[in-house]
Amino acid sequence: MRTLDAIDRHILLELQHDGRLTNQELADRVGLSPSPCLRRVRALQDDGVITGYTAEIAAGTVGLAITAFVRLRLSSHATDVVDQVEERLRDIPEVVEAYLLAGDDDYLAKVAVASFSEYEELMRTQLRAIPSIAGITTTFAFGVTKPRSPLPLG
Amino acid sequence: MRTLDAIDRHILLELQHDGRLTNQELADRVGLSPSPCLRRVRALQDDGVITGYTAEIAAGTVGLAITAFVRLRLSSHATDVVDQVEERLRDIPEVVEAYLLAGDDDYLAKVAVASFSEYEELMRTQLRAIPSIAGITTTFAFGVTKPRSPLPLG
DNA sequence: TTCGCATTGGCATATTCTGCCAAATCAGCT
DNA sequence: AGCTGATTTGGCAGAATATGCCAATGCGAA
Repeated sequence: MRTLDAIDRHILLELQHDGRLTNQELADRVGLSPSPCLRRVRALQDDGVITGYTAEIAAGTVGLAITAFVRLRLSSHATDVVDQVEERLRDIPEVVEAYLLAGDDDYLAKVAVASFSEYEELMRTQLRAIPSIAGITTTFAFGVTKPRSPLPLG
Repeated sequence: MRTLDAIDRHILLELQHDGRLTNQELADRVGLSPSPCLRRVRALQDDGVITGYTAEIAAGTVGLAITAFVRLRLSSHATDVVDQVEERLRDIPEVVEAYLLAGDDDYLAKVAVASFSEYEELMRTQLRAIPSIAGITTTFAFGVTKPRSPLPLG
């Protein structure tokens, strides 16, 4: 965990809003010339603060009409079981994000599919097929209330 | 919802992996020359398929050690109440994502904070302060099992 | 003040972007 | 098949950007 000054935080804010800003424009916005600005961005990347850049896709526009949140409970927490479950989650393309949880459920997975029948199919053939799964709770999302937003960096 | 051909899907895949690819490199990867490649990317943006580009930040490296998932229940679903709740969620910087849900809970919010005490403070002063909130269920994440991954585009 | 270290700004070259036009591709029709 | 019109492509050239290098600047410690 790295100490960020005000300019670093400003850079991170701008790049979270628009990851394709040119270095020149970014430099203008944070009040640096392009050269030191580029060095700071590189340093943030090298230090693992910026882990990558992605295009945001509106799932609905590409036929992925259903977003579901799935909570999984395991019947065993042996190391090899846990490893295998996590590997399965990573290998299912429809699982677009997953977290290990504290509490009654063990995992929270975010799933994107085209239709309910596709979700049912996924459930039957992929999720329930994971060894040592003791329970699955699905919650469907009607919509996005707040889209992915920049991290609160003070 | 737009019809995507194989090249469009390839473009979306590449840009989800690296949103800062140069147009030249992207064109190489999808097997086009830069000119039509750029036109396709522009079209995907104009059609609302690509909604933006963001830098991914490792929350832990900038002091945000705690990720929490918060499920909210409302005591009223009157239009103005709902609007106000959603506005509040959008205005809280620590809420980095939120969804309207089907089922027992009304909203799922993802929260990023530096510490448990900061979470407690947020809970007391921001979340419980939202009018018509009937219940709050917090689940903390121990870690990321699968990081945000490209959408399954066939 | 003076030294030493980290950071900055400017410059020059290499790379990339991007609008325009002609060539190629493709679907539909006879 | 062959023709036609619409769409898509590739290449080119001027403009914009990226990026390595070096001297100058700022800042803290002694």
